[in-house]
Amino acid sequence: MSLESPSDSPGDTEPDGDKVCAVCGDRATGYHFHVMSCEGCKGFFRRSMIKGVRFTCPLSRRCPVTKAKRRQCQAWGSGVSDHCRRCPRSLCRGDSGDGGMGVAVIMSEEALQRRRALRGQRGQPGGQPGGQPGGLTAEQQELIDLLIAAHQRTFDSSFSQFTHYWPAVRLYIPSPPGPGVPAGGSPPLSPTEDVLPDVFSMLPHFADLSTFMIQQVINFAKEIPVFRCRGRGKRGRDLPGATPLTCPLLPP
Amino acid sequence: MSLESPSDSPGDTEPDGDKVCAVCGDRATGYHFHVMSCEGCKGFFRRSMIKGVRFTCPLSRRCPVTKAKRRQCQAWGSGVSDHCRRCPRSLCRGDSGDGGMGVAVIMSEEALQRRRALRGQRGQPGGQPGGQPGGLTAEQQELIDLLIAAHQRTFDSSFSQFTHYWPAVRLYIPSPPGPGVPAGGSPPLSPTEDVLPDVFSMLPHFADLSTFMIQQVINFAKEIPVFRCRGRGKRGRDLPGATPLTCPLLPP
DNA sequence: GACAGTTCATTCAGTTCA
DNA sequence: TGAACTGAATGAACTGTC
Ligand SMILES: [Zn+2]
Ligand SMILES: [Zn+2]
Ligand SMILES: [Zn+2]
Ligand SMILES: [Zn+2]
Repeated sequence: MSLESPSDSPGDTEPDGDKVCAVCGDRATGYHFHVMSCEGCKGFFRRSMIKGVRFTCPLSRRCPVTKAKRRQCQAWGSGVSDHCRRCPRSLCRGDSGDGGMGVAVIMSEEALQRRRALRGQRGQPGGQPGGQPGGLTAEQQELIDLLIAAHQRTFDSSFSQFTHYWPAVRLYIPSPPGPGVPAGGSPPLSPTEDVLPDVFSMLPHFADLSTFMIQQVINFAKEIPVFRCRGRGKRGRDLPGATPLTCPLLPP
Repeated sequence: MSLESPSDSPGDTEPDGDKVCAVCGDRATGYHFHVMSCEGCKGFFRRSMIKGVRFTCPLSRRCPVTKAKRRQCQAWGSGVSDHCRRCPRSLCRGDSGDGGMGVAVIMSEEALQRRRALRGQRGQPGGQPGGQPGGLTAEQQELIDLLIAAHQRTFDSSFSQFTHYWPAVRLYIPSPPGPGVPAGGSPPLSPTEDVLPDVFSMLPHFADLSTFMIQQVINFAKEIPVFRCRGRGKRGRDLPGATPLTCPLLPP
């Protein structure tokens, strides 16, 4: 506001002057879950993570989100139990991946329990560090929770995304001569064999499909902190040596 | 931004003092379905939506509505089961699209079922977030409900509107010889070409007809939140950047 | 100071019932 | 029909840790 003189020393002459929520455009209060965001989006995101909500919206990342209507998704309406902010730029990790808030930075419920218990009686005498009920250490339990959460958030259990990958032409595969049920899904559109499109002509389609599936795996991996590559972290405070982390994509 | 009277300072001399229902002028209790409205109008509107009533009134949006006679429509009389409030400013979304009380803000019946069931047994052990009965996610079920509702509200199942589009002259089309209906795209316009009245003279008629049908499709689309272009939202709070939304008409 | 989590007043859906 | 209610979601303000 006050300073616009060209010779201004420069902390960060970000065009917006102040911090702006990358999700809804409101005034941001800092980085929350790796994303510059406002209090509202911060709260919304943690609540969503706790509930295990998946962020998918028909509009993908084209659903506009503003402060005024960040809670009325154009695609889903507002009365619906899920509001918008589920598709937009950062919050919604969507399909392509400029990984936004989507990552499991949230403390697990178990971790919170432990912390709360700890807070209750601080200087306890016999503080057993590793004494866990199930025989697992805290770290192990943490990792398990993490993996399960990542799976639930990224696995398209209804396979609805696959519908984008129908082949342009159906490939007719002759049913095995046995008593197999013909009911399957294939309508009897062409018993004539030579009508078949060349198998090779479908290779591009398979390429698309496998690309998609690989992306799915990557999305899963991105939910796991270990695999997160922070790209160019905006925060100057990131350890200099660790900043340009190589991103170990997938272990063979 | 309520400052216009220079020296006026008194407690809030807001003309209406408190919130006012944009529909009937009664005291409003907040935004309901996107419209500042009173408890009465709120209830009326939800009930109407549930019953699937379409808001059209001979007086269009010129039927005056006040608290006193908000339920006695000038056009429909008062003894009639439907009262007014079906045409006025906001409540009636009418045909033009300045989205009033918001169409799809209502929770679908299925969504309610789900919520009620959820409320019944809260602390269930295996709280599966994505576990849906039919294998559909909440979003998918929501979308289906949405589409069905939109169809039912806009589809002219009696085709009564088509009566406006009778051709001035009937075109005689000889029935095709074979049993198969050439449903494809090309009508059999070859057989006896010269007997027919000039096809071209009917083009204007077809133009009108197809225009009408396209309008029908658009009406359907407008019921779907994704396709709704909000025009100029009444609420000044809309962020300026998002106001002139492009309206993605229909995907191919 | 930055950023996790926590609290709680407020808003606005749906629900009840005279 | 509508006043009064229940309850989920929200977000500003807060506490606590590093
Ligand atoms: Zn935000
Ligand atoms: Zn959306
Ligand atoms: Zn009213
Ligand atoms: Zn009327």
